[in-house]
Amino acid sequence: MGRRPTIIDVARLAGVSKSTAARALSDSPDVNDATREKVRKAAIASGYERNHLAVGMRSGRSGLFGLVIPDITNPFWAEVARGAQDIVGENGASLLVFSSDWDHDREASHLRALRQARVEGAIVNPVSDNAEDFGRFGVPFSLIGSSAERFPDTPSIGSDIRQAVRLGLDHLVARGHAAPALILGPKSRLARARFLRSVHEHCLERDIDPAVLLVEDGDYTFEGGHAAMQRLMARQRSGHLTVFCANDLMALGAMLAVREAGRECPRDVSILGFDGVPAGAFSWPGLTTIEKPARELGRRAAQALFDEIAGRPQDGRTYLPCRLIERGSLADLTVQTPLRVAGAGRS
Amino acid sequence: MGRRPTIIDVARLAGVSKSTAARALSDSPDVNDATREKVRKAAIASGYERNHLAVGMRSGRSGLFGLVIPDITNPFWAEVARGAQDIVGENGASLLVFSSDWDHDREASHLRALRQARVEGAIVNPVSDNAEDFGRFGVPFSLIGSSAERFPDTPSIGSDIRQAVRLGLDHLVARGHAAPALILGPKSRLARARFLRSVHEHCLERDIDPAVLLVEDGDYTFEGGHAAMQRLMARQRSGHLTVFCANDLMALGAMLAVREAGRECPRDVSILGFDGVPAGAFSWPGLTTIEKPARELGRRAAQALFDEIAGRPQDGRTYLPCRLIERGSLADLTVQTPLRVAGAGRS
DNA sequence: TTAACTTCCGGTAACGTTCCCAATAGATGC
DNA sequence: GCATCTATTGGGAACGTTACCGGAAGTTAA
Repeated sequence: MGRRPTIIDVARLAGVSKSTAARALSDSPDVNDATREKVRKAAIASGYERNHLAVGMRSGRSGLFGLVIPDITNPFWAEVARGAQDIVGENGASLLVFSSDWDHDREASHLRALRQARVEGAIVNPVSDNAEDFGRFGVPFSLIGSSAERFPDTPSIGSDIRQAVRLGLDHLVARGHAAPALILGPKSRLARARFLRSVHEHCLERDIDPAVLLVEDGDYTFEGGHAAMQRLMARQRSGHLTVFCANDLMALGAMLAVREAGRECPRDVSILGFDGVPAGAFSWPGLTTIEKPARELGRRAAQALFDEIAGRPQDGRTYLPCRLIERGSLADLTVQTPLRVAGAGRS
Repeated sequence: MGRRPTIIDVARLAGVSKSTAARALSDSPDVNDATREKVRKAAIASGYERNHLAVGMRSGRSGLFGLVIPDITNPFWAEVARGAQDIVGENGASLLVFSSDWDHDREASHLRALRQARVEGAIVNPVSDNAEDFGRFGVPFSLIGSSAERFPDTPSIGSDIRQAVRLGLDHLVARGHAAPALILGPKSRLARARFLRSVHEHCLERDIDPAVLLVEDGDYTFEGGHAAMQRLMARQRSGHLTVFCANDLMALGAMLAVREAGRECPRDVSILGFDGVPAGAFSWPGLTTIEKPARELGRRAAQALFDEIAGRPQDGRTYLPCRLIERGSLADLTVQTPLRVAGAGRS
């Protein structure tokens, strides 16, 4: 009674063999139209629903995909997850979601769970450079993020950091800013090096000596940005301070530090973020930032995975362009400030 | 070669039958210690990993659970998802995550996917009052949120809205505020009625006529809150305006409207939010709000599900208490404002 | 010494599906 | 009329695992 109906029940109800019932329900051409209709009716009448476990066993295709990200609670990763979810769903499959918390062991354990669940493929943002783990992963996968460089043979999707940094620096230059101070992520993270390298490159192109840049390390958290900004203000006490933060959370923390110090953004301090989290729109002033196409990242990573599994040609590494969102945390230094005007006696 | 090793490979390698191998790996007591060790070695050597699809087929336990929420991108639901994920993971299972986007059809389709994947149980925040869908769901489930009232027989977890509203109103009274204006959710949502009812109850207890309250409808979005606040300010042009918003996003939108109108929070307008989203900490002023225990909600919903499946006694409906977070969007009207002091000539 | 019991192991069936092969019936061609 | 072909169907095996049952030893008790 409590048992779920199987295809055998459907077959019996329709008065055919289970083979025929299976064919009818899987749109095989080798079945009479009348029979097919009879089976369909029986399936609906009995409340039959295909058992994906059995299908997976027999066909090797579980209808399951995996996503391993640092933390679903982080709005950036939530967007990525949503994008992946959408594409996986469109293909009639389901997504297993895991949070690794940047923990190597946890990641390894999640990967094992994915293998045991016999997922058809996985999308992963690797915690660190654990190339060997993925070498023997045994499941098709695509990568998201900076560490993808380590795996030249697998499809990977990331933001175009170089383009993003250029966008930011161009904007700063256009607004009359000198070389910005930087608040970076921790040295342990690959993204940090990549970001810094891009800044250096673009400084050289603009004849700025990278050695001039003030640099502080954060840890990608609000508190980390707050503390880094305090150190930065202690190092440079006069003049307009321009700060380029490696992510939005640190930028928002920095903004709070500015206010606490009795200084004002953007009058005394300009802040440029990186990520495009929604919270940046709610701060005051709104955070000017460079938005990563998070949802699209998730969609493309999922799509790349399907392409790879289907044997369709791959793009290899793909970098998606970022977008500048102007809000209000950047001063326009090309116009004279009221103070200067007064000082210049131009009133 | 590319084939994943099965328990038969392990058995062959260990020189035992597959029955013995299975027993050894599932910690059955009916196996010699030496044999067990031999099998374990063979399993590791061959890189064997249990096929959960096959286990699920045979035992009826898929090791899969489902979560259906409105939108993983919403920070509140992301926290819920994380809580559920943690508990499910602790029990050695994996979580399938779906976003329904408040769409009835999408929800139904996700529920079907869960059934077909043969999940052992599901955690759902139902889109609306679709009792019949769940009556015939056929899978153990627990519910999150306001609509849970419709299902007295299933375990359900929610925030204690009454307690939360009392907390908020008590705080307002303590700060010298009169009855607050309200920005609510859309009439279509059950949560709206529940929130409003709680406010009315508490007003009556405090001898405030609920009919006095200014009420505006939002749609739980930033833009909705922004628009609602504009209407509110148009309706009450003088005096201190106190607003209790039914969620944080609307509260943040309201805050922007205040600033755009040239008024200042908390000097001219006080805003109290409801949710406890992280963005509330980044606004200026910080949003004073009532925090729902989102992650704990997810944890408890998952735990309730495991309890139900295991046949352990259930609490039925559970309401978790909320917590007031004071930040800075509420004026303290019990102290004289500088303006009044000046007016009273007390200087 | 034999019976009963314990310990350990192997064989087989079953979970629900799909795929392959054979079989039937009717249609077509000569 | 017979061979061949096509359309449609049924039977059985297989996917990898676990549960059940029976059997072969060794152990204990009478």
